Parts: sequence; C-alpha cells; structure tokens
Amino acid sequence: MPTLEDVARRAGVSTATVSKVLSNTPYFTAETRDKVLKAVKELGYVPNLAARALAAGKTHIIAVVFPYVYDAIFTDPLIMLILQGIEAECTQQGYNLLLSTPRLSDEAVDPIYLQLVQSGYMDGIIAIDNHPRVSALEPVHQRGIPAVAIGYHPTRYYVRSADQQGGYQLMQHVLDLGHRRIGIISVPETMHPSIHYRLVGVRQAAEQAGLDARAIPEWDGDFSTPSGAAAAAHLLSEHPDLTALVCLNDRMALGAIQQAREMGWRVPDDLTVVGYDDIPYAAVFSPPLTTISQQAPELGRVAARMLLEVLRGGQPEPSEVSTHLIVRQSSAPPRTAQ
Amino acid sequence: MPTLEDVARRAGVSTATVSKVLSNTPYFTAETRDKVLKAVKELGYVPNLAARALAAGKTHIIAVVFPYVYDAIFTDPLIMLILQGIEAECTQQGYNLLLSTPRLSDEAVDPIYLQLVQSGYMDGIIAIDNHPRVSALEPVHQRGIPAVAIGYHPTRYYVRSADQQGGYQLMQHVLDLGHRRIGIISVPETMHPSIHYRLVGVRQAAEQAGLDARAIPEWDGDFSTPSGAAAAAHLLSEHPDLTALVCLNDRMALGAIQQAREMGWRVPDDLTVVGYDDIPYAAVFSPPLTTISQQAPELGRVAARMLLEVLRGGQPEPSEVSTHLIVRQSSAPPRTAQ
DNA sequence: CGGCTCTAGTTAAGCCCTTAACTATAGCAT
DNA sequence: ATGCTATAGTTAAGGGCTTAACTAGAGCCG
Repeated sequence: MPTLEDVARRAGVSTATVSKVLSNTPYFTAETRDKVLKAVKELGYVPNLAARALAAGKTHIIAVVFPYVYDAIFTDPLIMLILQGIEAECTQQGYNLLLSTPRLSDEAVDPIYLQLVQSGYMDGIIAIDNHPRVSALEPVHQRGIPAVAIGYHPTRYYVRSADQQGGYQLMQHVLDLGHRRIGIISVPETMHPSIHYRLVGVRQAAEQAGLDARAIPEWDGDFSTPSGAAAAAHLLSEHPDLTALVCLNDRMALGAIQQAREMGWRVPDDLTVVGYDDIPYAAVFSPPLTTISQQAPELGRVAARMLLEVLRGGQPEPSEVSTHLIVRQSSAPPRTAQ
Repeated sequence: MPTLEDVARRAGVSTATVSKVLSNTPYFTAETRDKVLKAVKELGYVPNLAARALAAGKTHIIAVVFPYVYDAIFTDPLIMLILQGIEAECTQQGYNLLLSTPRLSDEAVDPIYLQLVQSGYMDGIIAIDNHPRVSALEPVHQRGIPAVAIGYHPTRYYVRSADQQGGYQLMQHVLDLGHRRIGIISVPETMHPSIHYRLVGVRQAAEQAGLDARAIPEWDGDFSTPSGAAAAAHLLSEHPDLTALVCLNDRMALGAIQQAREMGWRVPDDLTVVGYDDIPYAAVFSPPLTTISQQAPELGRVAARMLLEVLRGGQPEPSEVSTHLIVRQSSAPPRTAQ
C-alpha cells in the first residue's frame, strides 16, 4: 500500500503538503492541488486510518453501546431500527460504527468494555437505553469521551421519544372512537421510565375525557407476546364489559389479540386492541395493528447528528422525537356505539 | 491517560520490557513481571489501540459486511441473529466489531466502503450473504484481507446453511404427516442460491415419496408477508384440494396462514402450513409455526471462529451448519387421513 | 579458562500521519 | 526602498506502541 511519502515523492512536494491538501487546508495553488490529487489517484493512495488516528487523536469511530441485558437484544426491532438510523447518519458523515454490547450486571461494568472505552479507540459514544442500575456511560464520562444517550440516561446530551405524547395520542384515539370501558396492558411501571411516561400520557387523556384514571383496569405483562395474551385473558374474564385494550407495546398487543380471538371476541368488531412501537410485523398482522410509531430510525439519526455536533465542538440541546399515531384495522368504534 | 513510558518509569524497566510482559513474551523473571503488572494496575494503564494498531499492523477489529440491498436489512431477523452469533464469538476472543453496510449497486462498489477496506482498519471481514452481481468481497481479496463469507459467495472460506437438508426435512415432515396434495410458496428460484437448494431438497423428498416434483403446484412471492398471502390466495383457489402449503420462509408462511383463514380454512385442521427460518415471531404466532431453524446464531459463531482461525494463520475447511425441523402447531395430518 | 549457549533485559528504529512553527516569495501601502 | 500582510509551501517533532538487533551476565563443557 502506498503511503503519504510515496504520494509526496511522486507529486514532487512535501508530505505536509499532501496531508494538508487532502484535508482541504486553504492556501494552495490549484496547480499544487492537482499535482497531489493526480498522484493520489495514480497510486491509489488511501490513508492509513490507524496512523491517522494516532497522529490526530481521532479515529472516526463511533461506538454504539447497548447493554446486553436480555437475550434477544439483536432481534429487538426497536433497537435495530434505532441502529439503522444511527448507521445511516454516521456512514453519510464518514464515521464508522463499532458495536459494543457490554455484559452489564448489577455489581460491575464489563471489563472488556471498560478497556475499550479507555483505549482511546473511539471518538464518541451513543448509548441506547439504560440498565436499571449500572450505567454504561459512567466510565465514558470519566474519560471525557463525548457521549449521547438515547433514552433516560442521566446525562448531558440525550434524545428521547415523546413517551407521554405517545401515550396520550394512543388513549385519545381509543376515546375518540367512543370507547369508555378500556383496559390497559402494561409492564410494572417502575421497570422503565419510558413506560411510566406513556402511562402518564394515557391517564392524562383518560382524565380529560372524564374518566377516573385510577379506576381503569390494568394488568402487567413483561413485554412478551405470551405475557400479553395472559394479561388479556385476565382482563377480559374479570371485566367482560371491556370494549378496548390499550397495550404499551406491540408484542403484547399481538398476544392480546390472539387471546381475545381464542376467547371468542372478534377484533376490532367486539374489541379494539392497540399497541405501541410500530414494529415491522404490526403492519402485516391480521388485523393490521393500530399503534404508536416512535420513529425509531429518526431517534437514531437525531442522536448521531447530536454526537457529531458535539464532536465539532457544539453544544446541542437535548431533543425529543415526536410520536405518531398509526391507525390501522385493529381499532374501531365500540359495538354499543354503532 | 498513562502511557507505556509512564509504566516503564514507575516499574523501573524499559518500555520494551513492559510491552513484552504485557504480550506474554517468555524470558522474564517473575519479579520483573510483577513489578510491571503492579505499575500497570497502579496507574490504571490501558494500551492505546491506535498506537498498537499502527505499530503492530493489527487493529483487532473485524468488520461485518452486509450489503444494504434492501430496506429492512436491520430488521431482518436472520441477519440480526447471525450478527448476534458473530458478536458473541468476537467479543469473547477480544475482537471488536465494525458494522459496514455498503450500498452496492450493479455498477459499482460503494466508494466509502472501498476506502474503509483499503484503509487497513480491520484485520478481517465477515461478509453476510451476497448481492446477485457485485461482490462485496472483491476489493477485500484484492487487498489480501482475510475474509469469511456466510452464504454463497464464491470464496475460499465460507459457512453455509444446509439448505438442501432443510428443504428435505421440511417436505419430509409434511409427507410423513400423510399429505400428498401439497403446494409450494417460493420466490423466483434464480433469485438466490439458498432458495434453489431448498427447492432441490423439497423436490428430492417429494420424488422419494413417489410424487412427481414437476407437478407440484408452486407460486412465487417475494419473501414478504403480503406476497405469501397473495400466493396462498392463488394456490388455494386454483387447487382447492391442497392439504398443505410448504413456504420457503416464515414471513410468507404467516401471510399464507392469514389468507387461508380469511378464505375459511382452519390451520392446521383444514390446511397444514409450514415455514422456513424460525424467526422469533414464528414461536408466538397463533398457531405457532412449524418451521426449519437455520441456527442463525451458530452460523455467525462458526464464521467468526473460522475467521479468527485464519487470522492465526490456520486454513480451516469451509463448513456447513445443519438445519433443524421445529414442529409446532401449524402442521397436522390431513383431514382425509384422519 | 576460553568459548559457547541460555536467559533477561535494553536500545532504538520504525509504523504513517498531523500540525505547530518556520521560511520564502509576492503584492501593496507608505 | 522599507516594512507589512497574505499566500504557499517546508521542516521536523511527535503520537504510543512493537520488535529486530543488540548487550550482558550466568551456567556449562571440554
């Protein structure tokens, strides 16, 4: 592989000139520039990134960190959609993506991850979500590496989904259709701040419609499809007068629909079921699911842009990405209202 | 951040000694070793990876390349499961993962990708799958970077799923249940070698059971759920006597089940439907889908192991990962046989 | 006891690039 | 003509690590 020196020799200039021409430093004649670029092209010169990293202290690597807290992290559509957004923005701006999935536990940070962070290998970090107790960003901050968090990390730069808005939109949609006897399928509220805020939004809409938020039947699952089915089974047998189920994620909503169907309810004719997240499968399920889109790729893109801004010396404001209601066929006015 | 020199000074030895002790070179007294390690610990020294990469020519970075040939690549469960396997193995062996999703087109290779490959930034490459015409590995080979392909890349080191075996197992299962009037939902056979081999396996099983493989009704979709529904609609109306549908991926199978249901068929009572891939959702669908598992994470793990072996100077043999039949509730004996 | 082989550690060159500091020339106002 | 500024390019000092080549002492043999 040709080096800077080879190019300099061929172009008849110094290595400094080549380096500067390649990084678009001003004060060079068009002639010199052309000579250099010609030599670069002829030799097929590509800068050695390791050398550049060492000399400049910049690697052009962004690490995406998502703690390996549960098994199926690579098949979590939300995380992957966020990753897609990050990837698109970083690639476009000439940054490479390093994947890091530290095994965080309550006691300690993954030592391999720690090494990586301290090795000066990356210019910045985007952390997706947070572990309930240990923060993946702590060692990062200690080392002063620019970082952006997606979610509820307590940190300077972050991007969040408008969870409260999403919860509100979802409940409002169900209320608008005329439903008043509504059940909620959630997860334990303390499990995750995003869930908490979604519930705040849901309750806000309920109160505004004159309902007593505390009286709404609610049952907790664990995000999984079977747990959604179980929750639906419970709610529908305890409260057979329900006309709608509001689920705080799509997988539980799909489980709820399956369960309702098995219990003889038709969706949406007898029962409206709505979800949250707009996972890819929501659109092709039967019936296609009414849900809230978090715009996950946008979340990733905004986070990437924010980090790159920080790397350029900027001080961007934290940002919130709006949610969208996506109306499909799993929701309809209640029977009695027809 | 402390450097090698700081450690050397504190331990009262040369930088070379520190470097060698840290890389487990022999010929050092236990005493020297201890002095060095003590200094390392006290200073919290972590080697600078950029410097190490420059000096040693090794970055400990493995690039995972999956061409961005279609939109939903980040939500393709197969790819993500493979990635998970790769990640597990690489992390364990102290390698970092760089994600690269070149935008390949028929005419040219993504220039950014090309730069990356030639920049000497990574020790090796794992390429997932292949673009029908342009190979992501061509520039890699030109540069002599160790590479392993997952799929049908024409390259020295590769890992494949036993597609023919999988097709055979799938068809055999349906035949074993007693079905003889079977429809196939596939994609155009020339679209992808893996599909071709699956079909070879399917036909082999059919012939062995005394069926005329050429007479089996077949309709092509495009991997998507709606296309599976459309294919099922076509096959079931043209051939109402069918008792089973063999689908070459899960998403089409799910679409087929939805469609069959809407046309009044019950699954599996009136119609057996089986898929291929064992995507996560297959297990929680209603009914849970009988399908073939490619053991995608294992595919990734094997590929990673193979690459690391090559990096150590080995010459591993290409490898094939077995498929498994996973029987769930979408398949049952045909009505007439009961 | 000279010469040889091990063992244990050091010296210093180099990996390839960036960039601060410097030189040199031209153009211009005074 | 002098001094100044802007332009155009060079020199050389690193950045932090690895490793080939070397030194030096110890142990051993004939």
